Amino acid sequence: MPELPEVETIRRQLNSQLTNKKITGVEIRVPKLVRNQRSYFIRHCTGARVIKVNRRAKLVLIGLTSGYTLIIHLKMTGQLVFRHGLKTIAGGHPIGGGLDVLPNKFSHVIFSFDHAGTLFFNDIRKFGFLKLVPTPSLAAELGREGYGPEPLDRAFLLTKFQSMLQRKASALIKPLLMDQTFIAGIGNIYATEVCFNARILPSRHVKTLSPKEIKALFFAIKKTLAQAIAKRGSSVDTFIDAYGEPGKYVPLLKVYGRDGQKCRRCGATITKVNMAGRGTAYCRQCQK
DNA sequence: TTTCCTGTTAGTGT
DNA sequence: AACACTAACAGGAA
Repeated sequence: MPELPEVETIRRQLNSQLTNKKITGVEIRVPKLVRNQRSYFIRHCTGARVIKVNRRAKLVLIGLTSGYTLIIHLKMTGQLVFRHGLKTIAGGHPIGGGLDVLPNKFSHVIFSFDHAGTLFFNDIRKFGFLKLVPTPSLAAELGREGYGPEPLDRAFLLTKFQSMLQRKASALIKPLLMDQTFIAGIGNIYATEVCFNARILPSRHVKTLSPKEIKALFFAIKKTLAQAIAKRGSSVDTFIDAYGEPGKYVPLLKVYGRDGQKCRRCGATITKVNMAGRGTAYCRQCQK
């Protein structure tokens, strides 16, 4: 599911809603999604207040006054929905068919806040997870994943990207963009779109990219992700933001999910192939 | 009905 | 080491 723009959208909205609120109860309906012992998880969440909601790669990080940080990964279909009274503030993968009622059969973990709302972790496919770690261990915990740089970090510069690519000469550019140890937060939708926006075929080997093309890729990464965040992400099939609304980036998608349709730029028919096990769309006219 | 596809990423095997 | 493939799970589309 959610890639960097969607997770960042959820982070911002949850941060504004949850900060300083106190967790008064935790209900774990599907224990396997919580990567801690139930008693440990409940003990260190209950009574704690939210300090801040952060993000690294596609992870939501909720810092608590108990000295612990709650790590949440939504994977393909996870959703974080916050409801306070009649106002719903959600994020993740929307569910139709009357399942907008909360909790529903996909609500696997539920946090109650002191007279201040309820946070639901919903996940149709149960791929996502929650894990509570002592905040001093957070850096080490994230370090184990070996994440690459945050693409929107000011410290992520063209020179850095160039040197990173030098070490991956034989890789294919599109799967490489999705490699979380290379660069963090880009998934199938945005890797596909970045290639289009840079006018580069997703199947190009890194070693064949000219300096000009590398520059185009670099700026396509920055621009594509920033615009998607500005639109509060993409709702392909299902994503909804922290206010229960679909993201507004879908109309800006150039090739993802548009195979067989006409290229918005040149009118050619969009092609779709399988690369490294993932659907990959491109315009053979615009991308070289 | 059956088969294939899906926004992710561990884990296994070559 | 790099790459291919599968599994985890559920639902929608064809």
